[in-house]
Amino acid sequence: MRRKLRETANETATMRLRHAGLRPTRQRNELAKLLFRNGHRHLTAEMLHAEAVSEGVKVSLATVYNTLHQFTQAGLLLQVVVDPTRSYFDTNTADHQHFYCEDESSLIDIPGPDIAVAGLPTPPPGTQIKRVDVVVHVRRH
Amino acid sequence: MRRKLRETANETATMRLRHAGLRPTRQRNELAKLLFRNGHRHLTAEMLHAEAVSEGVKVSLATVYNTLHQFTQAGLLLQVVVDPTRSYFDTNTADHQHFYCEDESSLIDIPGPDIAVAGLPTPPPGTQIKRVDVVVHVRRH
DNA sequence: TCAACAGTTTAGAATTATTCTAAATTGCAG
DNA sequence: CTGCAATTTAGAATAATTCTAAACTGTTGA
Ligand SMILES: [Mn+2]
Ligand SMILES: [Mn+2]
Ligand SMILES: [Zn+2]
Ligand SMILES: [Zn+2]
Repeated sequence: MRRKLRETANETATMRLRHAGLRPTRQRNELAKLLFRNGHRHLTAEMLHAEAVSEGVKVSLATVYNTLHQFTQAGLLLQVVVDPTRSYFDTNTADHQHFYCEDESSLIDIPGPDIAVAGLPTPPPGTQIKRVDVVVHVRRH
Repeated sequence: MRRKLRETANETATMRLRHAGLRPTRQRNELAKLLFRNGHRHLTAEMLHAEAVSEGVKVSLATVYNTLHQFTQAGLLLQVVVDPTRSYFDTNTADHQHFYCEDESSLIDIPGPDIAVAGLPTPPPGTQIKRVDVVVHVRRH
């Protein structure tokens, strides 16, 4: 009950990884700590890599890409497609939607229950609905 | 009243371009004819370029990219972002949404009035809503 | 009719995000 | 500890897209 916060964060990250079936390596632990230490975030591989480097975490960009995809497959992250030039990853895996401001390339969450899509037609034959994504594009005025 | 269909198509394309404020060049005319000759389509620059080449239309890939963006700015096309690896252009500029089947990279229109998004929260301060995109991801089962 | 020039096209180089390769390193089961 | 599969990584490769700068063309006004 007197362990340092750092150790606790480490154990939390390790547990999260084990629970997701991922081997808790040094790099995955560090990246998980950066990703999940505070509220929800939307970030690109480059952004996370820059953050890691600036905080003294040694990890290659290739590993950041690998890790983001592994976390996504494991359900720890969600990939968001709104900008044709880059891929965002979202630490909020709950059902929710987004405002996207192209001017500043920023994503803002819209809580899932707030928004409702009605009148969905039957999906094409032989397919079933997997997810409904709503992106509300906004512009600075 | 006895002109060939080809001539009529040419005039239609030319008029469409003039009306959009674009100089009707040979390449723009040919691409407009390919794009708008039949029902609505969703296609990438590479796809349109391949189609042009296969039908004997001489145009460079760079021009296809330029033209697709110019047509989009002019309101003749809509850009659709669903796949992080490529950009689709949509000849349907009416208000509508999409089914996206990742397995086969195919987009299918959902007529605008069919679908309704309710409960949109107030957009972030200083911004106004520009467009609401709904993508229904489906999977082969 | 046509010269002039802005707008357009284009080949090829460049850029950018992302993925791949193959060799070195590391976590962990035994 | 050891052995080995899983992981990491530097750097090369790939793929979509954009840029550059030189050649070409549509339009216009004399
Ligand atoms: Mn892209
Ligand atoms: Mn890309
Ligand atoms: Zn989000
Ligand atoms: Zn469409």
